[in-house]
Amino acid sequence: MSNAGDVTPALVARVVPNVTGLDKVFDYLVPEGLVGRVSVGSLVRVPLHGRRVGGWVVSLGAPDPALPIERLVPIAKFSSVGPSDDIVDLAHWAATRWGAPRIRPFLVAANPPNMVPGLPTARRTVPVITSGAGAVVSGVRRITPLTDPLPMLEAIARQGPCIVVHPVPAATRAIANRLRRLGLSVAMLPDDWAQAAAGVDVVVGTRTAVWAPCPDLRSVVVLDEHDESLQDERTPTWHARDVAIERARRAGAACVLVSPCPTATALHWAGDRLERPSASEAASGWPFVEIVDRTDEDPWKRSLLSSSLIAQLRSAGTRVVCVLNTSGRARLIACRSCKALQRCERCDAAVAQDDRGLLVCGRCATERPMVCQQCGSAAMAVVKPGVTRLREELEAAANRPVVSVTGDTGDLPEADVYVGTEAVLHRVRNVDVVAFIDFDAELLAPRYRATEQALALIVRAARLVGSRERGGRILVQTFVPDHPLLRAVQLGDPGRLADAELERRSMLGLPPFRALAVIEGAEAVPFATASGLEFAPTPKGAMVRADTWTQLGGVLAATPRPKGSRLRVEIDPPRA
DNA sequence: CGGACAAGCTGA
DNA sequence: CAGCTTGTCCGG
Repeated sequence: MSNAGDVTPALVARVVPNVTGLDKVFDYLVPEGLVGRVSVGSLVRVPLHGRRVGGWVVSLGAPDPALPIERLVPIAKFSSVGPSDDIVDLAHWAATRWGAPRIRPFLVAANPPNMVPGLPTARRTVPVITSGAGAVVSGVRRITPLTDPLPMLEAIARQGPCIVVHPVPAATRAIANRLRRLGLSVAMLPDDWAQAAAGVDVVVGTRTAVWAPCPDLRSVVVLDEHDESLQDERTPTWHARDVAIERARRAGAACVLVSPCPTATALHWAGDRLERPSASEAASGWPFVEIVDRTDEDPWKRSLLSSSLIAQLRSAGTRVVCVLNTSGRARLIACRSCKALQRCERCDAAVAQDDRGLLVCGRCATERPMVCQQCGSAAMAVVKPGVTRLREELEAAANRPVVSVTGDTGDLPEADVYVGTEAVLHRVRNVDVVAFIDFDAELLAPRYRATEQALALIVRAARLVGSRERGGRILVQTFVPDHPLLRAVQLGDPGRLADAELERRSMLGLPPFRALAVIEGAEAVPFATASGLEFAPTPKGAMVRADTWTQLGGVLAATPRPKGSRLRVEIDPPRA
């Protein structure tokens, strides 16, 4: 019991419990023993509804007058050092930006992988530069697909503590090892979280590393900024590039976005702070790109195998990867005798043929044997073939074994010719030729970022085959040989596309000029109507639009959700 | 999320 | 009406 004279005002912590589905903040008393130890971001255990749960302290202060202090219970335990207060603020910003009702998913991204009772000592080799001289400049650095980013990373790291984000885990390990060999101290996320929080020269990791602790942060570098795995595919669909830009801005640090094909979003952000490769770098940084014009083909016996492709397939010792983004045997089938396109008997959608030869509906998964519904004939023509069927054709044409690869293929048998969906580009190494069998399916896909995504595929292929001096070759089969993208990659200059793409996005009111979201679920249309935003119904719900991300996120968060509704709000959806 | 409690269904 | 399922509410 304390005397009247030495009463210290009660300190109250607002805590976000780390419990999925519990989107609320709760107030707790900070016991005297923990005052000074518990800070914003700390991980604590708190009693809640008869159990103990973990959570983050998101603010500290005086008691809420609306909540009588007698009803508060104390924090049970300090568990771990957590994200710093600036990261908690950043999480609040992200929750609005991506229309999330709470900050929990962002705190999860910022969390240490296991409990950190206290921090180790800092391991810095580079002095923290406080003056502006020699500072890293924010902007986009366009490099070639074959440029080694390491010298750039080292130069940036020599200017003060930095975070390096790369979308691919294996690449982050390689970068960390190489920077260590240069004498820099490196923390690899998520494992070295505590060391990162204590202080190192470089923090390296995949997209979650953009939430990593990094005292005295001077720059944030995002490598392969075009890569879609920088965006979380689950809601909230936050993107590491956008978090990097905002985090650097708040910290007064530089943000450097690096890519052979920077997105329109990155280029719009950078404005004239864009560095390009020199002409000589560009020349040696791209493979030879051969465009095969399919418009000359006889439309009645259209084959996917052009004579150029067959020449590559028959060239002994040449390792060839063929890409066709259609899995199974065939996407479209027609009856040979009555010409009827085969449809699902239940829902009428066009049916595909799977690897077993059965006709399967992509919409309702109904299966049936390969017999025409109109005339009963079993003779079918493949209108749009898939990887399984193409493999057989390639093998016949190549006269050597061809291995097919899709996303779920296990260990790959050794071969000189592979065929697969774009997943094959991540599975095979030491390739001489990548052939895009039906590149128009990517280039002309009904998604607003189709051009960007198609260019990213070319970049991926370029890295597999290497430079033209080394014999690297990309073969692109297309009906639109004059498409600006194809001209640009032939010249090794994707910059030629940028102005036109930005102009198109601006005209059509698409990101980065306006803000988009898709809303899915039964309640999507009433919700979109209630939001008051501009919207259009879609097969799965609605697409809404606003002038800025802040406005869009703010309105979506403020619009009451019909209770019990399973609404899925995707801000800046990757597949729109 | 997970517990508490209320309202609804079933069988005797 | 006990015994069970299903739904709604709420936590500091």
